Amino acid sequence: MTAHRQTKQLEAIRTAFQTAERPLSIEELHELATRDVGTLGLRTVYRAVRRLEEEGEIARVLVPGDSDRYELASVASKHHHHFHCTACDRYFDVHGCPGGLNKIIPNGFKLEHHDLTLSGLCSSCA
Amino acid sequence: MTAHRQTKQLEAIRTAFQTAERPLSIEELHELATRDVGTLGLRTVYRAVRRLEEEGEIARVLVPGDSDRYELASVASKHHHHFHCTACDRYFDVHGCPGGLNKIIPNGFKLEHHDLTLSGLCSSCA
DNA sequence: TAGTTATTGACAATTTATTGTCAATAACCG
DNA sequence: CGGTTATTGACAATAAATTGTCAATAACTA
Repeated sequence: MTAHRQTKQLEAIRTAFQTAERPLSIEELHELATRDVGTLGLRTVYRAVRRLEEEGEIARVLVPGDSDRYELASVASKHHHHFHCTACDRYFDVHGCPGGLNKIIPNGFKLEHHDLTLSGLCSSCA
Repeated sequence: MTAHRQTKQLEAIRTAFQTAERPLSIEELHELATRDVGTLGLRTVYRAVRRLEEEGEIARVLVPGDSDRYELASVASKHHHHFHCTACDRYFDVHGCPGGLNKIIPNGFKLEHHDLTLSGLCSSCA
């Protein structure tokens, strides 16, 4: 059968998500997982991300003016937002959400979702 | 001297911003301004946008997972947010802003800016 | 109005991100 | 262990957005 093999490459990528605890770009994933594998090719990261996304293990995070990030689906499923550090260029999870958004939309509009991206300096860079 | 010539192409692009009253993509600009000029080339739109941006007449709007938009600097300078209609794919201005964002950021982080993108259906599509 | 030159637009070229290909490798199964 | 085949990674190829080029045009100036 077409089973899934347990490779050290995919393991390293999964580990990167687990330990980083923040949304990761393809490049970040490559860099982080390379610490475990060393020979990890960028092509493999692209394949793994696509697969993990299709299987619902990770979810794509869209951020303004920056390449897509990915985070664990278990994290993504809980409503939250993101903080972008303009110094180290990393994204962090922000749990908490300003409410009352229905009050600010124009008349006749139907609000369904919202994305909030905070930015500034993370604790390491501040 | 290197003055600026008043061309109908640039005029059409300026008019598009004035009448649309919402952030426009390069493609949208091309489409809207083409109604005035007809022969307007995409190359000209790229050039005009770059120049208007450099001269501070328009400002780039970064939106999550979508190509950049541009809006009049006079609009951009007033703090506001955007609404994305998932049906017609247009962006609209939202005046108003949820406050209290400092309360939700992690400890030690320094909040400087924030971007809020609401999404759903605009009044035309709802 | 005639001359100068900024602007335009067709087309080619570039850039960057992502995917296709395929031989070598390594994970899994009996 | 040995065979099967999913996976990997080097490399080429593609796709899409943006920019370079340059002859033709159109705005401006004297």
